[in-house]
Amino acid sequence: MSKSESSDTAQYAFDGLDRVLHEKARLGMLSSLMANPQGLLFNELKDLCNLTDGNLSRHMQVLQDAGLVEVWKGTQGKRPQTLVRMTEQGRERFMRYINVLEQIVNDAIEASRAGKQVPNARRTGWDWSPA
Amino acid sequence: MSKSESSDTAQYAFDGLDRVLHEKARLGMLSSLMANPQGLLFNELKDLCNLTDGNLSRHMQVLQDAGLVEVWKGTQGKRPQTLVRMTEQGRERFMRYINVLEQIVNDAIEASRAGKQVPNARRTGWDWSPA
DNA sequence: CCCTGTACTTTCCAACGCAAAGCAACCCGC
DNA sequence: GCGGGTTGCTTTGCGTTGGAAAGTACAGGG
Repeated sequence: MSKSESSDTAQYAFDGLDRVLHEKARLGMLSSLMANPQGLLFNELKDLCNLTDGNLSRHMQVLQDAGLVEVWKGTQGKRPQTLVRMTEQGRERFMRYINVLEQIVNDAIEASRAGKQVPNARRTGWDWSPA
Repeated sequence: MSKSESSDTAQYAFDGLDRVLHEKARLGMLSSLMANPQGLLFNELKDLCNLTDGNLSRHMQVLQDAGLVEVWKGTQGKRPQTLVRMTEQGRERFMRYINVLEQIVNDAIEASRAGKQVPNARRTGWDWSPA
């Protein structure tokens, strides 16, 4: 079996793509919270991200455990309400992630521009067959 | 349980984030292949994305089944070699995905600029306690 | 009282990613 | 010419995860 020479040659390994952040639902939540730094209520967030209750609850916990958001349990009268906000660390990590995304996007656009018309050439001196 | 009003209010649902594409390893593979439209050999791709053999094999199949890449089995002398290329559909879907990413990135940068200094204000008329 | 609604939490299961093991063909030394 | 190593992948097995559904808790309303 072959060895991996780490990121020396691996320019497309995308090490910066943090698993916790790189996830549809969570990315949506964090984006919402970045746009609403004062925090969002459980149901506001749920609607913004189009998540089910259970789903949101689950992902919220993940983000909280990771220290990316802070969760406040509150009441008005006696109705419980949960408020979520980004932490400072959350902001930082999110922006770091976004920077990686930006890089990927730029590279992709660059690549797609560069490789517009590709010849049908496979490698010569080989016999290829599909699939 | 609450209903989801679809994407009317759900501006952060990120429906465009195709699951097949939105995945570290696969995103890396596709980026590599976009940058090398003539195709890449199994091991070239493996090194570029810093993947193990098994891993690459698995993800390649997923991408192939999704119609995003085409796979050519070939030989030189008698050594087998696998060549992978983007399909036209692959290119399209990838760029669509990248456009969504771009949007997310721009929104995030915008949001982070806008919400620089946030007051510590929670919602008034409530009693909050952490976690 | 009970029943409906709100506000979440927990449970369960299928799908997925990843590492390790497996397989097949070739090449080399002796 | 046949064992052992190498190359080039594939397959298997397992631990983790995301998501739907079910569950809990409490608060009005009839």
